[in-house]
Amino acid sequence: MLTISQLAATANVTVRTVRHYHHIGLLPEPERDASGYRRYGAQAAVDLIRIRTLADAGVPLARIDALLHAQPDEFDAALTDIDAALQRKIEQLTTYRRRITELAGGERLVLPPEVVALLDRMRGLGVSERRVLLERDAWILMQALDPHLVPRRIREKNAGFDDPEATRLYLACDQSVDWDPDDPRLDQLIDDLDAWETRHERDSSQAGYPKLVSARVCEASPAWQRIISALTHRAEQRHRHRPAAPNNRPDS
Amino acid sequence: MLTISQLAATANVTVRTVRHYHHIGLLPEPERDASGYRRYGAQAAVDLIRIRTLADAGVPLARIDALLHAQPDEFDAALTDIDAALQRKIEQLTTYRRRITELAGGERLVLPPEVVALLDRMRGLGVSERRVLLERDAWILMQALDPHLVPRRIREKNAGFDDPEATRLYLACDQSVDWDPDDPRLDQLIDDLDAWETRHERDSSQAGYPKLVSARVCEASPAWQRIISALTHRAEQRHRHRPAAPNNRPDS
DNA sequence: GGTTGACCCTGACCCTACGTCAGGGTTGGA
DNA sequence: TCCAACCCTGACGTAGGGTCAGGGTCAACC
Repeated sequence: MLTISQLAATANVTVRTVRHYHHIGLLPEPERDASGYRRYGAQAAVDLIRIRTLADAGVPLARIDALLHAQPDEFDAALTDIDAALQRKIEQLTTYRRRITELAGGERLVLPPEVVALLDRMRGLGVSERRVLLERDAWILMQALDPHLVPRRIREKNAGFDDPEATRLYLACDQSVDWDPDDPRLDQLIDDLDAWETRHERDSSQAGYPKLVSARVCEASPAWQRIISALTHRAEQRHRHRPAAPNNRPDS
Repeated sequence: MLTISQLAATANVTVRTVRHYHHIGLLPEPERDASGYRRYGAQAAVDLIRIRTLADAGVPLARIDALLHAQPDEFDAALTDIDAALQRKIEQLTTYRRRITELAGGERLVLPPEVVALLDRMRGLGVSERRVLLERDAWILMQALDPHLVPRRIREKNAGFDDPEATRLYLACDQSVDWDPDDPRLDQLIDDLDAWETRHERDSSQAGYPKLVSARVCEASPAWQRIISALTHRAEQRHRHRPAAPNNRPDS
């Protein structure tokens, strides 16, 4: 006959675990000896090992209890079931392993690959990392709020960077963030932007592309505040002579 | 800006999970809007997804907290560590899968293969299932109490079944369990057993082999009680004329 | 026969990572 | 105006044990 610790050792569990199984009625309480110690026979070892085999496979104890009192055919069905669950879990863990290796790599985990490629393209063109991060955040919010919009916007953005003049203006805007609002280069930039807008005003597929600007950046940059107000002013003047095209898109 | 449920959805977790992470300080509490609702930016989504990536891989939340504030080199080391743990877990689950398939097959899980082979050999020789189960229990207890004894006993047992006369006697004993204690066949059996014992008395490698009997069986079988007492009596008589060989081995 | 260390007992609280319920306020569309 | 679908806090429940407290037993050694 075995003591509780001997029994526990044969099944590779702690004494506490055995007592827990008694407590919840999963393993029957054995006879006690004269001093009140539990004394186990071989059947207890068999039962305990069967229990642990199932528990190790992730089966909840409550279900194990039911299983051990089930008909053989139910039992077999449950085993098939459990085996399938195990296999699924293994596959899950394998994909988690892949994702873990991507943790170091910034936004790769959060955004679809097309967007990641776009951000990398911006970096390659010389866009400042600060701007790229703002762009990233905008994509994340768009993804959360209106995911079906993303593919079209990606095409539009990429088309923008296919146009050399648009790209030049974008980079100039990016660099102008820290300029003094009285910097003479700003006048030239505003003229160029206005000219570009005038040329593309009807082309809704790229509508307002260089205006895609985070509100937070505007607040922080006097130079940009000047650009925005100047462009808005000129656009209004132009539209006094033409019918207004609806072109207001709130940006997050 | 995102509400809590929108944030939760982008990371594929429940709202409760997000609040839990706030509560334990894993994810910083965001600003509230006028009505007290939490409002999240894109960085929260990035953080939450990173957290879940680690949590899904089985990293405890407390450790994730430490990891996110760690130096890049520590972080990388931890990732390697976590990846190795994942791989170990996958291998574990694979072996659990194998064990699950053996659950239907009786003692295979509980005993070493040599013992299982021995029990199968007994079944093949025609030993009753009741006897085999008693034998199985004896092996389980021996395994728990004195594992290093098992290999030698296996050799002895197998040697016993290599001897046709010993095997015949064993089978006869097995069948005699339910006989009436006055059954005339018992007299013949006792004579044969006594003769065998006399012949093998000095051969310690098989000492008392047919006597290997569970105490519980003896109690339940009047026929066996007669066999035991008769053999004991005869042995004593014989030993009155010869020096006694030490041959007492308590059988669990 | 006294001590020591390894066991055994019950009962109770602690842990993680949330789930769930109660009780109530907010929002947005029909 | 109403309803469903959100949001809030606070509190308790869950599995599968770990750990501690407070005490009894057993076997060996001195």
